[in-house]
Amino acid sequence: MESVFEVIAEPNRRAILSLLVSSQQSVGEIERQLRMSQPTVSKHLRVLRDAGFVESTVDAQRRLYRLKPEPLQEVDAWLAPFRRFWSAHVDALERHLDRMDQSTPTKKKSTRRRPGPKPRT
Amino acid sequence: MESVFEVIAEPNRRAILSLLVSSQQSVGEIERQLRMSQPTVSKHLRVLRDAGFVESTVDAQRRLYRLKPEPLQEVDAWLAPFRRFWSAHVDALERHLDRMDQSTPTKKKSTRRRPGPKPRT
DNA sequence: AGAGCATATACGTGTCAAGGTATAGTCAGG
DNA sequence: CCTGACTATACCTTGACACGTATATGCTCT
Repeated sequence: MESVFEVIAEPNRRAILSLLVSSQQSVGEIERQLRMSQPTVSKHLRVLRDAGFVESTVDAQRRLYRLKPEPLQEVDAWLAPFRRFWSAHVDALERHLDRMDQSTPTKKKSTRRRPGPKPRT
Repeated sequence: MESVFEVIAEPNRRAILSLLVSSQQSVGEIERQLRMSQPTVSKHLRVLRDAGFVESTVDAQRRLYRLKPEPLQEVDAWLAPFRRFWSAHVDALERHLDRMDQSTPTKKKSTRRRPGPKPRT
């Protein structure tokens, strides 16, 4: 299974993670809320556990699964360079629109309302 | 291919995206830098294009591929609830360490240096 | 027009992962 | 101890995808 990206590629696994973000859950609870078969849930949890997305504690016959942050933080870190990329794009768009505002002397019929140019970063 | 998560599950596709974050590239340039076969590059670019990760402009026989922000922003958005989760965890850890600092009167040999407790959010 | 470069696509193949069914292990309570 | 609830695992089948090889398409320049 290798990478965190392959792990979160599976929709059911993302659903499980989204469930666990609110609070820890037992296998049976996940099974019922997500309408998946028990073996399927267990197998996905196995993958998530091996990849460090979740950990489990024992409560009698149940196992309570809870979220662990590290792998998703890894995804977040991978995203960082792209965030810089797209915020640069938004800035470029804003500068463009600002120039259009200047060179379009009150000819608008639908009023475009935006904040002024951002301070230099 | 469906979801953005499946698209970025593939390591070569992530490599292509990382390449494109600096500037647009032709297929041949990608091929050489990533040491992939030309059909492989083209096929991955097809997937990326269909999913909206990239767009291409024609430059004579070449096609220049450039990044588009939306799909990665979608990933970023999916991550949001989990960010709240793990920042809560970090806060809890910090409060815990702060309490330990108080109740451990100068017994450390390796100096732990951290900023003070965060202001209320 | 023809040669050559750059890119896209078709087809066949191997691999792997996801789900179902069946079964095994484990714990609590009578 | 035996039963029933809860969870994990084994085995099998199926489908999807990634890659390689071969080929098609399109553009430039002479």
